[in-house]
Amino acid sequence: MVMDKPTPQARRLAQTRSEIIKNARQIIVEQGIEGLSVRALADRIDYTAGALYKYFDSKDDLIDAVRAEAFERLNSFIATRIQPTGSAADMLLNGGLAYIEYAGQHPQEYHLMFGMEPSKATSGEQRDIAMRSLLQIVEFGLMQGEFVAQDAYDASAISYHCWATVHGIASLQTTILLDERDDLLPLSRVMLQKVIDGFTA
Amino acid sequence: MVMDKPTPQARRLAQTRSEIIKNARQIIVEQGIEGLSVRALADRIDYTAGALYKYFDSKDDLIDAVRAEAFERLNSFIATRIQPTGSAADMLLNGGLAYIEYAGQHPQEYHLMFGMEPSKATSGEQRDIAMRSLLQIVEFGLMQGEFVAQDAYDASAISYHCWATVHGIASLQTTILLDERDDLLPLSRVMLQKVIDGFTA
DNA sequence: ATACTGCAGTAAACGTTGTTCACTGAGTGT
DNA sequence: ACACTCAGTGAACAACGTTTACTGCAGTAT
Repeated sequence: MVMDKPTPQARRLAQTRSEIIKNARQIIVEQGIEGLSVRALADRIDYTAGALYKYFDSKDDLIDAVRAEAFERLNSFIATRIQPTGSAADMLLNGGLAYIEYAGQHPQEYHLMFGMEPSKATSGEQRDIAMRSLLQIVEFGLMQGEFVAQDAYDASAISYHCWATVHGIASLQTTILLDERDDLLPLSRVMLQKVIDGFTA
Repeated sequence: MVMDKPTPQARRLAQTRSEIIKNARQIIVEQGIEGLSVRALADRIDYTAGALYKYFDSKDDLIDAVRAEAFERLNSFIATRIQPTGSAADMLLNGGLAYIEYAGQHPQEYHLMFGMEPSKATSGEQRDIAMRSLLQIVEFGLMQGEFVAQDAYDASAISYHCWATVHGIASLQTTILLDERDDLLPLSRVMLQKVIDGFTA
């Protein structure tokens, strides 16, 4: 990975690019993905619609950039809630709850990340990062005997189970469900804890 | 619920309406939701675009009708896989697996049902039906002592847990995940069984 | 200083989209 | 024979994503 120092013009380009992404995200947060049109976005930052095509190949390309940034935010938010000093079970529990909490507070971005199939692979990269770090925690827990695996229920299966549970809760939560139980986090904690207990020694 | 006999013209209207819905679904299955345009749909059944607005208020309205039909299909498919003779645990397991299998075989329809927020409430009705029958099974299991509840982990919480798990698995499955484990159903069975064990006496 | 070059941004146009509306023409009841 | 209803048409509308020819300024070389 060569780190050639960026020329001033390259910096400007990156600067406007991220300015565009930032405003695209704000539109999505405020009005949902359907409120994002190339012209509306251009107007907001005093550009012409065509100008944005100097920075992105297509609208899908732009959206994928927003999605990738959203994944970064989600990942780093989860990272702040996991302290590596604790047990693997604690890390899974707190990480999962952070995921659920973030999804609840940013429904539009969550929908952007998981509600539609990504067109390009840029954002899938960030998703794989999250999956890998989850897998690492599980393998860590297995290695020091905190968790126990059996036959087909190995490390990747356990990770998959955690991922699916957390994702399912987060997804249902944004789709509105369960008669008016105002705060779902306590219940989510119980559910997650039960899943973790299922593979704890 | 009054059942007034439909006039011939009312039957014709209902007939074309369902013909439109059927072709809309086929387009979605073949090309995804983005391939569905009012004109393309009209062409396919030898109509003009404007004519469809005699049957649906808007494209969203049409899509919601397709979604409602998809929910019906999903619900009745699950119903065929649940025999009321078995234990509550069996019903949950088989029903959940049916859900996952259906989602895997009909990714576009699944995405239609759960990947985007429904605009109208027509389809939400069908979703509530599924939720209620799930709740009934859980309450049945609790009533005859097969399952056991505790503090905040009551019938609706247990249902929610099952729903979230199954939905999470189905959702991840369509988004492609987990290094090439070709058949996810066996693993799904293990995961679901573990969840059910978590509240079985 | 001058001329050249590259590039950020514009304006206008293209084809397609969802939607509306004045119209037509065939069928029905009187 | 007449009027009425109503499914379906076709043209138009605004908004959309995208492309293209053009403009004018920044930086560079002479």
